Amino acid sequence: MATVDLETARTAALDAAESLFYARGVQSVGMDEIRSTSGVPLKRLYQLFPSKSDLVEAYLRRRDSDWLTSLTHYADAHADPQQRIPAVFDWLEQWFAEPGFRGCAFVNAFGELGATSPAVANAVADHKAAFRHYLADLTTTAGGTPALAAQLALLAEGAITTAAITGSPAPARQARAAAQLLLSLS
Amino acid sequence: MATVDLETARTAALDAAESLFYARGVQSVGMDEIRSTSGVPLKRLYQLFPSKSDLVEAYLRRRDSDWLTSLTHYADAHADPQQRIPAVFDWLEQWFAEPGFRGCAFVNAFGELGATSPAVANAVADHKAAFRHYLADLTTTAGGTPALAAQLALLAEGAITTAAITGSPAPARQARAAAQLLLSLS
DNA sequence: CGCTCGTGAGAACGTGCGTTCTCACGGCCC
DNA sequence: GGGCCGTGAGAACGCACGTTCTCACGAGCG
Repeated sequence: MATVDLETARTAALDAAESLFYARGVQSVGMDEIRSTSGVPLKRLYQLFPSKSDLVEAYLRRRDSDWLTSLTHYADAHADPQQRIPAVFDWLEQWFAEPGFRGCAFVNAFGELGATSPAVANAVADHKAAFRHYLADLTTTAGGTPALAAQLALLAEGAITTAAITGSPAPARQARAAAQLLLSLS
Repeated sequence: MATVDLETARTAALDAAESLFYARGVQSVGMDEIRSTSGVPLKRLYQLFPSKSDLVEAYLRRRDSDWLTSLTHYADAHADPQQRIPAVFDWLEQWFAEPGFRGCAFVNAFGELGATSPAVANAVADHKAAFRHYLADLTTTAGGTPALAAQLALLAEGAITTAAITGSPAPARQARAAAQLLLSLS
C-alpha cells in the first residue's frame, strides 16, 4: 500500500530540501533536484507540498524545532544554571566547526526571501523569538535580567553571522567570553 | 556626445541596483527593472557591466565604501575616543529606524548568493573585515584590547540582524549598553 | 549632401524551472 | 480474470529573465 510511506516520503523530501536549501540557498535549488535527491517522485512531492513555497516553509519549521531541540538538550544537560549560558556558546562553537556550516538557515532565508515572502519572514521571526525566549529563560534562571538576556542573544546572533562569513568558529569563544563578563556583573 | 554620460549612466545604474537589490533581494530583480528604474538602456547597461554578476559585485563594492564612510563620519565627529564607540551604536540605531531598513545588504547577499558566487562571498568578507578593522581602531584608540574589539563587532553584527528580523531599532540600544559595560571593564 | 557609426527602444532568443499532463504499469475488488 | 485506481517516470507547458539582435535615427565628417 502506498499510503504507508506518505510519512517517510515527507521525511525524505524534507531531508533533501534541508541539505540542499541550506547548502546552496533556496532559489538555486530546483524541485527536480529535490526529487532526484530524495527519490520522491514529483507527483508525490506536489501532493505533500502544493508548491515550492510550502516546502520551503515546512523546511524552516522543521529546522526551527530540530535546531532548538538540539541546543536545549545540550545546554540543559548542565545542572548548574550558571553554566548553561556558557554551554550555549560551546554548542555554537561545535556547530560552527561542522563541515558545511553556512550560517543561520533563517538569516539566509530572510536575506533571500524575507522581502518577497511574508510566510518566510514570519517563520524567521518565530525562530528568532523562540531562541531569544529560551535564552531569556536560561538567563532569569541564572539570576539575570531580561536586558542581559537580550544582550546575550545579540552576542550569539553576531557570532553566528560572523562565523559564517569569516569561515571560522572563533566568534563563539569571543562571544562566550563577553557573555561571561556580562553575566558576572549581574 | 554620448561618452560624456558614461559616468552618469554608471551612477544611475548603481543607484537603481542598490535601491532595488537592497529592498527585494538580488534574484527577484531583473535587469529590465534596473533599466526602467535607472533610465539606462539595456545595451549600455551591458557595456558598463558585462553581466548581472558584475553589476551585483559593483553594487556591493560601492555600498561597502558608502556605508563605512557614513559611519566613520558620524563616529569620528566625536572628539573623545571613549565616546566614539557608543556613537557607532547610535548611528546603527538611526539606520535601523530608517524606512526601508532591511538589515545588512552584505549579510542578505551572502545568504542569497554566498554559496554559489565566490565574488559575492569575497565582497561580503571584505566588507565585514573593513568594519571590524575600523572598530578595532576605535577600540585601541580608546584603550581597549583587540579581544574587546571583536566582542563589540559581534554585538553590532547581532544588533543589525536582530533589528532587521524583528523590525525594531531596539537592539541598537541593548548592544550599546552592553558595549559600554564591556568598555568600562577594560 | 551622403556615408558611417554609435545610440535607444524594444523585440527576439535560449534556458532554467515551477507546475501539470501523459501514459503504461501493477495491485485490489467483484 | 478484468476493469479501476493510484503510482512512477518523465515529457510537456508556460513563464520569467539574462543576454543578444534588429532596425531606424541622428550626429559627425569628407
